[in-house]
Amino acid sequence: MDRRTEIMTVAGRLFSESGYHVTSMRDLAKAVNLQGGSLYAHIASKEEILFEIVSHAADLFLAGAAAVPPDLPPAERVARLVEAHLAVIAREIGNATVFFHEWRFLSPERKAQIQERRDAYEAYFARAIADGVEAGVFRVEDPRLATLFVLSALNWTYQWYDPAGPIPPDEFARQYAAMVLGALGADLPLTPGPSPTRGQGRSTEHAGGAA
Amino acid sequence: MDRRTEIMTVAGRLFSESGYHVTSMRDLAKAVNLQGGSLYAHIASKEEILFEIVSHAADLFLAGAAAVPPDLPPAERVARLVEAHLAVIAREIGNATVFFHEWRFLSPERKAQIQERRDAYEAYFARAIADGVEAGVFRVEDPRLATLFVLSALNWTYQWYDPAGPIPPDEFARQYAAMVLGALGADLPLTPGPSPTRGQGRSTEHAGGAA
DNA sequence: CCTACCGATCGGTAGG
DNA sequence: CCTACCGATCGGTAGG
Repeated sequence: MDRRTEIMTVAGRLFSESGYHVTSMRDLAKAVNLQGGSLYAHIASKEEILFEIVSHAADLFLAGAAAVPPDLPPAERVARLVEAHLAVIAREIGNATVFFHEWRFLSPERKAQIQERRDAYEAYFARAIADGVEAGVFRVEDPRLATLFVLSALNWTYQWYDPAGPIPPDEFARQYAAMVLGALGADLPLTPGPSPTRGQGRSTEHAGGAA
Repeated sequence: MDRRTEIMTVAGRLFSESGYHVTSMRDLAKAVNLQGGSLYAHIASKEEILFEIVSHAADLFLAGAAAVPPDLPPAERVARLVEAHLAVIAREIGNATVFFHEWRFLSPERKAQIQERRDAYEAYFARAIADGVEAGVFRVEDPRLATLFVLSALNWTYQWYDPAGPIPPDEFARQYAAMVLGALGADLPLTPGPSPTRGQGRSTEHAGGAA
C-alpha cells in the first residue's frame, strides 16, 4: 500500500470515528507518522481526501447493484440488491459511514458528482420495485415511497451494524431481505417454515445507535 | 419567544442546514442580530445549545411513543408508533436532523443522557414487536433485528422527507406504517382494496438524499 | 448587550 | 518529507 492509499485508508477510519471537521490534518498526519505539512506532498487538500473516500464508497455501492442480473425475477432481484448493499457496509463500514455522514461537506461540484451516482443507485431499486409491481408480485401503493422506504432501512444500518458482532453478514442480509420483501407486500417469500422459536429472545447486544 | 428560545430555534435551523461544527457562534450571533460575545449572556457554551436541541427532540420522540396506549393490539400499536415518529419529523424536521446527525458531538456525560432516552424509545418498539410475535400476528425470525429494521426505516426519513412536499404527513405515515407491518410479516393489515393504479407513476419529486 | 481581546488551532504554503 | 511559518478563524472572556 503506497503512502497515498495509506492516507486515504487511515482518513476513512478517522473521519468515520470523529467526523470530518473534528479530524484535523495534524491528527491525520500523526496517524500516518508524518508532519502536518507533509501530507500535502501526497494530496491537494483535505476535501480531496473526503471526496476520494466518498467516491470510492459510491463506486462500491454502484458496482454491487450493477452486478445483480437485471433479468432476475423482481423479488429475487430486490433480495440481491439488499444483500449487495449490506455486503458493502459489512466490508467497508468506515468508508460507508463517511459516505453517508459527511458527503454533504463536499464542494457543490463534487457533491453533484456523488448525487448522480446516488440517483443511479436508487434507480436500480426503483426499477426492481416497479417491475415487481407491474408483475403483480409486489403490493405497494406508491412505488416511489416504497423505494425510499427500502433505501431508508438499508442506509441507516451503518449506524448500528457491527460485522464482527453476533450476526454474521450473510445471515444478517438474508433476514433483512426477507423483511424488505415483506414491506413490499410480497407473500412471505423466503421465510423458513413455521419455527417461531428461532432466534427469539436472543438480545443481540448491538447497543444504541438505532433509535 | 424570549431571546434564549430564539437562539435555540435559530441554532436548530443553522445546525441542521450546515452542521454543528461548520456553524460558528458568530454565524449564530449574526442570525439573531447579536455580536458574537453577546450570545454568552444567554447560554453557557456552544455545546449547551446542541444539548438543548438534541434533548428537546429526544423528549418529543419519547412523548410521542409514550402516548400510544400500551394495551392496543400489537399491530395497531406499531402503526401508532410509526405515525408518532413521523409526526415529530414532519413537525420539527430541523431539530430532528440535529438530533440524528450531531448528537455524537455531545460530551460523554450528555451523550450518555441522550443514549438512555434512545434506549427507552427503542424499547417501545421492541415491546410492541415482541408482543406481536408472541400473539402470533407478526412473523419475524429475530425480534431484535426486526426492531432495528423498523427503526432504521424510520430514522433515515429526516434525510429526504419534506413535510411541505407532495405527500401530506398523515398520508405519508399511513403508507409507511403499512410497509412496516408488512416487514413484520403481519398479513396485509390496512391495505386498501385492489386499486393498483393508486399513486402509481407519480414520481413524487423528492430528489436525492436516500440512496 | 457591546467592544476588545485571549490563546489555540485551523488548512495550507514556501523553501529547502 | 521536514521546518517554519502564513492569515484566518475558532469558542470564549473581561470589563463595562
